[in-house]
Amino acid sequence: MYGVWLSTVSRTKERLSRDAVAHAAIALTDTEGLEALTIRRLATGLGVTPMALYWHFADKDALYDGIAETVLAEVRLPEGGTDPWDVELRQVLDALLGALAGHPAVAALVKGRFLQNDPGRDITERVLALLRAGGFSAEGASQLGVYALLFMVGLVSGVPGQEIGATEEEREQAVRTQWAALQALPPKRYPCLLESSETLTDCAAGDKWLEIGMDTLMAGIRGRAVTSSS
Amino acid sequence: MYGVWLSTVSRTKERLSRDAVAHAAIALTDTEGLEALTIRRLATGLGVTPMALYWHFADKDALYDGIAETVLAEVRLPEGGTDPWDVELRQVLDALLGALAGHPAVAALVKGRFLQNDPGRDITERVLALLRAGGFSAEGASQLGVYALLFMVGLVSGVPGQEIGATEEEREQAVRTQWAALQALPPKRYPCLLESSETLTDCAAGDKWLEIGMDTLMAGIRGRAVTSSS
DNA sequence: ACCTGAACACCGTTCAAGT
DNA sequence: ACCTGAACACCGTTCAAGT
Repeated sequence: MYGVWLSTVSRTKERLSRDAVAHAAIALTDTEGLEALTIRRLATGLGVTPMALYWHFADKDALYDGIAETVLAEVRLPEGGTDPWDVELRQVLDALLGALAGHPAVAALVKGRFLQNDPGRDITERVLALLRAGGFSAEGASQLGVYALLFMVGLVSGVPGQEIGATEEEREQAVRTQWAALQALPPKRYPCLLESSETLTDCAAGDKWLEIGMDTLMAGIRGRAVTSSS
Repeated sequence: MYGVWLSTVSRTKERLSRDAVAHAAIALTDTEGLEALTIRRLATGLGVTPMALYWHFADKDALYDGIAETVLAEVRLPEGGTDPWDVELRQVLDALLGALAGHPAVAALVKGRFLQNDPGRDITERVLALLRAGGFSAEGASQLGVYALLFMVGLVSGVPGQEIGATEEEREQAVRTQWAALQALPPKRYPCLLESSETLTDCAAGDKWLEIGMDTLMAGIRGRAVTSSS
């Protein structure tokens, strides 16, 4: 009996690993926001001393690196090679957007780290290759590619009612407060803000925001492409 | 003599004001980065006790609000009323981009605060009105408008070689390191990354990045507009 | 009205030490 | 190899007090 309990306990918290820490950090950030991601809170949640984490990550920035890599590793890149470049590019960006949308609060960490880890480099390479196939120069492709990746991050982390609250309740309350504040504005000065107050404070259909943003980006990219048919 | 020195000192640090604190905070962030913006360091720089700042700002988030408002207040909106909607929209976004580009590290703070202060609301209202004039629905205009504002922030804060370093030396060193890391990648797997390694790590022509990003955004917006001529 | 001083809870991180 | 314990410097913030 005693032995059973012991082994149960020891199985519960077997051992720490880089990956386990990164996943726990993502879970913590998902539920409580980025400012709740603290070495000490993370360690407590893992049933371990704060200093234990320093064995797996040199410092907090290295933990951020690990988080970004873990999230980007979730992106399932499509096979490719059959569809036209712009269709395939959209598939790639959709895959990225899907992974980021699962962890909105983490997206900010991904921002500057696309070239810092293998999954990020794979995604970037793929985007660049597709833009090159679309007729862009090396420089043009890398600029447009970086814009596209940045825009994906901005979409999930910047959409109205996203960045605000920890819990769902807090978020909804913040949205209501924000909406009420807009309603109280002088209508002569802010006719458009008032007219769009719902859309601006919350996105009832969150997916729609992402989709329309994606459409706009793709329209911009296609608009800049040197198409042989024009 | 003694009196002169005293009066000089007392004139140097006359009194604190909300505005003075906000401007000092922006200056500190500009020169040393956002993570250097600390209540205590800010107070020390102002020759004052940390707690003195709490008279002018309820907490650090209120200071962030003040910073965002101050930066957005720098935006000089064009007169308007003469040019077509898309030309004028570009002027407005250019003015915003210009103000943000002056304080890249601060841009992140502006992100979720466009509706939290008067200058931000004025800019947003203007953008929405122009999109409405371009034929977009209330919902479509607010979505596109938010994307546009988000994209401006993303541009100045996400451009390669921007987010890295405090001092200029550190930044250049980080760019070199990053470039070397790309060079060391396997060329078979990452042909496009290698080909574009300079563009991806630094932007020799920083303004060009911003300009091309703006062009792409405008192309996307025009592409989604319901033009009567098509 | 505006600022100080002391105190509290929390943070990231180092370093020596345990197993 | 992996983790603990004690310690350090720094952080945001409260509260009572000064002028």
